[in-house]
Formats: sequence, C-alpha cells, structure tokens
Amino acid sequence: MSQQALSDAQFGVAVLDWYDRHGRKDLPWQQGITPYRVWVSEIMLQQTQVSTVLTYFDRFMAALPTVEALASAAEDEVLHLWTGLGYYSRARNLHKTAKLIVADHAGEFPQDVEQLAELPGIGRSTAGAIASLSMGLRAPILDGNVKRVLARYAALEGYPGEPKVARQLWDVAERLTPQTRVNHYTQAMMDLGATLCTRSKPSCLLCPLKTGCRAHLLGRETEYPTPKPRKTLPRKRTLMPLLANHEGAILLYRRPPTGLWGGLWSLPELDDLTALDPLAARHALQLQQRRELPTLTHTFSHFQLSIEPWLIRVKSEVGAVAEPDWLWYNLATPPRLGLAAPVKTLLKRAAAELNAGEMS
DNA sequence: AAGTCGGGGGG
DNA sequence: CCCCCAGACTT
Repeated sequence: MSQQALSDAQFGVAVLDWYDRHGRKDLPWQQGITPYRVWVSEIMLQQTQVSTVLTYFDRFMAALPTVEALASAAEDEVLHLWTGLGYYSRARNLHKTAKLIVADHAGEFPQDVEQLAELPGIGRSTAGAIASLSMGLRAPILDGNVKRVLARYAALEGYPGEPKVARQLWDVAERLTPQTRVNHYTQAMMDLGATLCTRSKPSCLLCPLKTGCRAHLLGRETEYPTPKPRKTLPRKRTLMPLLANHEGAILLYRRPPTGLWGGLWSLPELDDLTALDPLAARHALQLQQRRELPTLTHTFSHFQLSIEPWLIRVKSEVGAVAEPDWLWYNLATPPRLGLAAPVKTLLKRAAAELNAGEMS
C-alpha cells in the first residue's frame, strides 16, 4: 500500500478486504437476511447501541416474524415489545409502515431508496441501509459511525449537524460507495466506526484506511468530526480580590499543577465578600478601601466564567506572606511567571487604577 | 436551524 | 457530570 491518498476504488477494496477479515457477521439481524429483519433492526438501532438492541431484537422477531404479523398486531403489543428501548415514535412509525407496506405494496418493501425514505420512520440513511444490506442496491448510508469514518478520512471541517457539512458528507459517502458488494461495504463501514474508528482512542494502526485518512496523516483523528456546538455554556461566577499593598503589589497564588489553569499564578477566588476576612487573616492583612471593578467574562471550552473583580487596598506586615505558592506581584517590576489570561487583564487594570489613584 | 424524543454506556 | 449512540420528525 502506498503512502499516498487512496483512490475511490482503492478505498472500496480496502474496506471490503477488511470486512472479509474483521467485519461482524454474527449479529442476529445478519442471519436469514430479509428486508423486514433488516428494517426492524435498523429502526431499533437508531440512536441506540448494538448491545442494547441485542436484548430486544430476537424477542421482537419471535413475536412478530413477518411484516404481515406486525401490520395486524395491536399497537399496544408493538409498544410492549419496545418497552425500555426509548424513542417510542419509532415503534409507532414501525407499525404504521408495516400497515402501509401490506396495504399499498402487497406486503413487499419498495425496491427503491427514494420510496423507502418516504415511509414513516425511514430517513435517507435508514433507507440506504435497508436497500444496500437487504437488497444489494448501491445506496450510501450516513449514520453516526459512517459520519465519523468519513469526516476523518476527508478531514472534513464543521459540525455534521449543519446542512452544508451534512451535504458534503453525503457527497463523500456517495462517491466512495463501490459498485459491488454494497451489502458488505455498508456493514464494514459501520463496523469500522464501531470498532476501530471510535470517538475516543481510535485504533488507527489497525485501520485499513490509515494510508489515505487525512485526519490520521495530520495526527488529528479525534478532532473530527467537529463536535456539536454547545449552545448555552454553563455559567459560573466568582469574585476575585486584587489585594494591593502599599508598594503597589498584588497578592497571587499558584494553582495546583493539574486542572484548570494548572500551575499558573492567579488571583484568589471567593464566593462573596464575606469570604474576604478569612483570607485577610490568613495573610495578616488589614483591609482598607475597596472598590468593585467592571465584571470580566471569560469563556472556557466547557463553561463561561463571570469574574467580579474588587480592588482592595491592604496594609501588610513586612514579610507576612510566608506560605509557599503565594506571592506579591509587583506591578512596577512584574516577575516572569505564568498568568491566566483574565488575571493578566485584571492586573493591568489594577495597575492603571493604582496609578490614577496616585495622580489624583 | 433548533427542539424533541429516551434509555444506556463510556469517559 | 457530560457526550454520544446503526436518526427522524416537528416546529
């Protein structure tokens, strides 16, 4: 295998070869394959992990072995068989579709992706899965596994939930789907995503696509696909006192080596002003004038921090700060040390405030 | 484009 | 705790 990107044809060959060696072939819905069995399994597997579906599929098929049996079953019976699986509209749509197939299609599934996708509960991806897995039709799928494989293979930027990105993914999926053995190809793509190309810690060294995978070549596998953008980040607030002594120095402490702002020097964090007294006592400080500065908002990847800074004049005994991991940060002759970004901003503001105070 | 539907597994 | 899972449908 060359170290260059794979051609579309080579992609299909690599995937099919991997399927022959490592693809899953023993799942219940892979035995005695019919459109009905594949359909039921695909609906169950929507947003539901294989291990969960395993405990439902056989029982459902034993109770309702044919589309006719399902069509004539009571809805209560269908929902009973679905109990615990969640997303119960899937069961209701399953029932509806069974009735439609019996009534309008003589009990036979439409041999056509577009018609399949018109049925209740069957979208484009599920239609592609039914068509390819049970009918041998050349149709792409795009479930969570395949999205991940393709987004990494093409190093496709953007959240797949955006229509523009989804369209690009479908284009890639369409282009890479081979002309033959589409059933094995479809199964292999899902298996790749489920077993090797996992969300975290993917097993790239075992992957048949590693020589052509752009994300892997960039060493950025886990950066694709772009995760769902968090809408409203959790909000937290904190009060940061800028304790300024008479030499124009601010009290900082060093954060623990790991975690947020690990090892950086930062301002103390308090829930409110009442927490100030213990802090002052701890460092032998006499609190004097204090004034609130404008609130500063800092956004982390996982939450938004609202910082309420207070500039507080203090009188300290000489050499009072004896504890390790605390220091007086002299604004006039700043030492070279790591500062959290908002802390740096606040120190700058404090310096301006203190200078202005002296001039007035 | 965003919200809804659900229970379970994994980090 | 949060995110995600063989998505589809509604608003």
